[in-house]
Amino acid sequence: MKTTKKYGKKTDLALNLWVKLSRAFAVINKKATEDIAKYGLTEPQFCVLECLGHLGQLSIGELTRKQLVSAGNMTVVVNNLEKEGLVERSREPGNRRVVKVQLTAKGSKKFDEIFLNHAKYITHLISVLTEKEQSDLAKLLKKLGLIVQQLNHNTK
Amino acid sequence: MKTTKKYGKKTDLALNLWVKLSRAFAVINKKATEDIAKYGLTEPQFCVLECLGHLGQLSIGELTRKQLVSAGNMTVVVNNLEKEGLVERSREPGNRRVVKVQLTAKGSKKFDEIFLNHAKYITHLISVLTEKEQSDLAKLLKKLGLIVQQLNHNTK
DNA sequence: TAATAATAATTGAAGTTTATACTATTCAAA
DNA sequence: TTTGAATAGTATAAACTTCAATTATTATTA
Repeated sequence: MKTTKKYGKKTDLALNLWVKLSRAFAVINKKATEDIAKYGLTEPQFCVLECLGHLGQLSIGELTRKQLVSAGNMTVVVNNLEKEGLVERSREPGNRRVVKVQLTAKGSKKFDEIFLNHAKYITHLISVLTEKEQSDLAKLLKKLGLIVQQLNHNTK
Repeated sequence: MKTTKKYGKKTDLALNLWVKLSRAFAVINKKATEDIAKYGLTEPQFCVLECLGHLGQLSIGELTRKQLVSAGNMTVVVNNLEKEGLVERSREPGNRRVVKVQLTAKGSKKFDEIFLNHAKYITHLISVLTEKEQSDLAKLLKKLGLIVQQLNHNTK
């Protein structure tokens, strides 16, 4: 195990955490994406189905905010889901700028078929940690994510 | 705070961790990518420069394994860095299938200019956690990443 | 009310990403 | 030693991703 201090203790500690966080995410995300691919979906497509399946009708803007993604990107992903007949668009009556997206019957069926299986698969992966480790880890990650998100964009 | 048990305790615990992990990664990665963009680089381009800057000459294959990325992808990223004159390719004399990639003088200069500043920025973000929290978190993430990576691909 | 600004989504260009297929080189074995 | 398998990297197609520019709609304000 490398313990060399290269940039000072504080920096090394933080960089090490960032490396471990990136790595853990990448490893699990890769397997999760492979699992989703078995159902004929890409990972971002699955995320949209999951959002709509759990929360119902959402606008493009709401989807982008939930997934930290650009609007242009969401338009493309929704286009591809629409081609497959899994979701459909409709204009909001009160504000015609807004496009609402919702599952079709086919999309709803697909969501039901996939979600539980995928959840079991993720649970299987994560269960390499004890329940206490899982809740400790989740607590720390929640704190990290929330505070960093609130940091001022322009603070360097 | 939602505490509804929807899919059973074990599954809810694991899914919650996966959500928090994805979120924390996404939030920090977004800011890190924005920081890197200030230097005229994309995030994967920066990763390649960082690897080469710290480890010296590496093959395409070594780079893909370090970054959990496909070889086709690495070819493209290295192509783009080569266009900018930041890296250069050379064939390995002993095994002419292997392409070694290394920083040019320009790339090395860029690496020196960028890395410390970016490291300071990441440290600034991560420092919303105490040092103890950082080391606890890093330890758990390391365990999670390592064990999941070793899981058999075909185990479902 | 008419001009201007703000908001929501889309489009287009450039880059990233994967999977698959392909080329070149090396290794293994009949 | 020649055939066949394995390895390293590249080319291609389809999808994702961002940013910047554009269109349509709504809100503001002079």
